[in-house]
Amino acid sequence: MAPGERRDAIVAAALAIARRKGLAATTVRDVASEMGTSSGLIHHYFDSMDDVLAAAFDRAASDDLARTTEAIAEGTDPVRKLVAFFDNYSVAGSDWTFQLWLDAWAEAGRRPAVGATSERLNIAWQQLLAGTLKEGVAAGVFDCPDPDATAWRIISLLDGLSLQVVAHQATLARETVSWWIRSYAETETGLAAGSLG
Amino acid sequence: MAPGERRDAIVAAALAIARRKGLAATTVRDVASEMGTSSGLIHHYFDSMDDVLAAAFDRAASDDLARTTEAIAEGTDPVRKLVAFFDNYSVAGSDWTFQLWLDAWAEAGRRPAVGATSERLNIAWQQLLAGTLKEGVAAGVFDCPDPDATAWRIISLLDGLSLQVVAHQATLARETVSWWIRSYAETETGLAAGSLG
DNA sequence: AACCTTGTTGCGCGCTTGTCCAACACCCGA
DNA sequence: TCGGGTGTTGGACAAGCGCGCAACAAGGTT
Repeated sequence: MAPGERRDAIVAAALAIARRKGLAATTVRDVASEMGTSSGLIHHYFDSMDDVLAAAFDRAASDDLARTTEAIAEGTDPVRKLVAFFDNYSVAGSDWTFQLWLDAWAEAGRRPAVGATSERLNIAWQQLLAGTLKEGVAAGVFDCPDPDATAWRIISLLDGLSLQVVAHQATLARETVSWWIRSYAETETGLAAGSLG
Repeated sequence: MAPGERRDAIVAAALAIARRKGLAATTVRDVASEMGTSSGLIHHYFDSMDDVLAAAFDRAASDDLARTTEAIAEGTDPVRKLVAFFDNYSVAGSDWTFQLWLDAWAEAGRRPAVGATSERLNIAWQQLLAGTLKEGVAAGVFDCPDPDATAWRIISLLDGLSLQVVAHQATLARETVSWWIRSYAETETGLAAGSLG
C-alpha cells in the first residue's frame, strides 16, 4: 500500500461515519471499526481526532465541489449548466452532508481551522456559480448585472432554505425549496419562468 | 426566592455559557459552576440537559422575537413595519444571538428539545413577517401573491446571508447584506426600488 | 544472522459526560 | 415539638471519549 493511501482510507472511513452520524459524533473507534483495523492506527497517521474530522469535512465538501464542477463542465448550454449546479448542490445529496455544513458554520466562529476551511469552500462554491453566470452573460443568455452578487444571493437563499429542510424536517418540503430556488434564479438572470425546469 | 426564579437563574447561567462556548459545549457542571451551586440542582428543575439548552436558546430567541413584535406593533405604515422587522432581525442586533441560531440548527438533529424549539421559533419569525406582509397586502401597499411563501424566502435569504457574515466575517459586509435583503423584499412585495431605505 | 525501521495491534489510563440518588437543611403547618 | 414537603448538596455511577504505550509482525539494510 502506497504511503498516504492508508491516510486516505482513514479519511474515507471517517467521512462514511460522519455522513451517517454527523461530524461531532464520529469517534476514533467508529473509524477503526469501519476500516476493520485497530484504533491505535488512526493515531499513527493523525496527531489528533480533530485533524481527522477536519480532513473528512474538507474532503466531503471538496468532493461535492469537484463533482459539481465536472457536471457543469460537461455541457455547453448555460441554462443546462445552471440546472446541473442546483442538482448537485450539497443538500441535493445526503442530508448528512448538509448537516456537516451546519456543524461547520456553527464551529467556524470558535475554531479558526474549521472557519478557514468552511470559508474557503463557501467561496469556491460561490465562484463556481458566479463563473457559470458570467459565461451565460457573455453568451447573451443571462441578463445579470452583477454575477458575483447574484451568486452570493442564490447560494444564500439555497443555504437558508436547505437549512430548514434539514434541521426542521417537517417545515418545508424539499420540492418546494427546489422550485423556489429555480424561480429565484430565473428572476436574477432574466430567464423566462420555467426555463430551469 | 420565588418559585420559577431558580429555574430562570439556571436558564440565564446556561445562556451565558452557551454564548461563550457554544450550545453543544455547554455542560451541566458548567452551568452549576456558573451559578455557584451543585450539579444535582439542575436536574431538580430540568428533566435533562437537552431541556436546559432548549430553554436557554428559547429565552434568547424569544426575547428578540418579543422585542421585534413590539417594534412592529408600534407603527401603522406597512412599509415602516417591514423596515422595523429588518432592523430587529437577530443578526442586526448582536452577532452572538445569531451564533446561537447556528448552534441550534446544528444541534437540532441531535437534541430533540433543541430541534423542536428552533423549529417553533423559526416558524414564529416567519409568521411575524408573513403577518406584516398580509397587512400590507390588505392595505393595498404590497403586491404579493403568496405572503407565506414570500416570508419563508425572505427569512431564508436573510439567514443564508447572515450566516456568511457571522461565520466568515470577512466574506460579506453587513451593509451589503442589509442592502440586498431590502432590495429583494422590494421585489417580492412590488415596492419601488429604495422604498425600504 | 543481527538489527532497525515501519506498520499495526489491543489494551488501559485518565478524563468528561449526563444522570441518578441518598442524605442533609430548612421552613411551615399541625 | 414534631413531621413532612421542598430545596439543595455532593458524590457515585456507567458509558463513552481521545490518546499513549508496550508489544508484536514483517521487510530491508548492514
